[in-house]
Amino acid sequence: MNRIEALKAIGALSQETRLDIIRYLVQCGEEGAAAGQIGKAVGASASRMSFHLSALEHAGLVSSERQSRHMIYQANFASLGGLISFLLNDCCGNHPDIAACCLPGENCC
Amino acid sequence: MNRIEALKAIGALSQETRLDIIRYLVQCGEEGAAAGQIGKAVGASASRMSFHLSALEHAGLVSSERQSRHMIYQANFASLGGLISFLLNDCCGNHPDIAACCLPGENCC
DNA sequence: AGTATATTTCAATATTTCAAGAGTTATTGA
DNA sequence: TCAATAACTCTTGAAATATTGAAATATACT
Repeated sequence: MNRIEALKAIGALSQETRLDIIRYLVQCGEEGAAAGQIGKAVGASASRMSFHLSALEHAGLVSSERQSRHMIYQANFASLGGLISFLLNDCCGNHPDIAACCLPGENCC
Repeated sequence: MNRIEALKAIGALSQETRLDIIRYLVQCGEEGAAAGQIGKAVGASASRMSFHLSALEHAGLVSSERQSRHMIYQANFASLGGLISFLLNDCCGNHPDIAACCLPGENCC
């Protein structure tokens, strides 16, 4: 992930509802969840969901797939990993104080 | 770092000039850099620098200190680490596909 | 004191983003 | 075909954010 893509992804995450959507979708794993189901989980109206899911999809953080009349959204784990990797490596230059947080089992910060 | 603090930090990073400022300040390391010097590095006017540096400081991502007539800004490595840790652990639930990016020496995404 | 440098503050404008509601399309089942 | 459901699009007005240039503040040097 490069600087431009990262900026898009960060911009998409910088909103409460959208951050909650991602947190929920990550919990849902590979199966994903329908737009309406996500809306209930995060407490947002249908039109807001459409707006925010579209923003997340545009930023590459979620993907969607129609299943009969439901739109199933899934977190894009590769993009999320790419974003974290960008922050850790490209942005933060693998600074030891920062990278220490991400060693397996660590949660230093 | 909790969800609210993370949201502030992500919001602060979700802007081109501010992301560039952080990238530059991380390179500068512990020494930090003066506002004017950062402004030259990222190509922004003095008043824009003041505005954006203030936003970053408010979000806890940089700290500042006066040295004679210069204001020296430093990246806050603990906060940056905390943000990455939040994204990795709290937000993304340490999902294996995501965490794999952060193993030492890995850059899978 | 007077001048130059570094940074911040302020006010005006432009742009972007958000939330809510009305209307639209697509799908299912009676 | 008709009604119900699920999701999307479009529009509106409000709120937040970014940019610019001018003025103000703080510090250093002579």
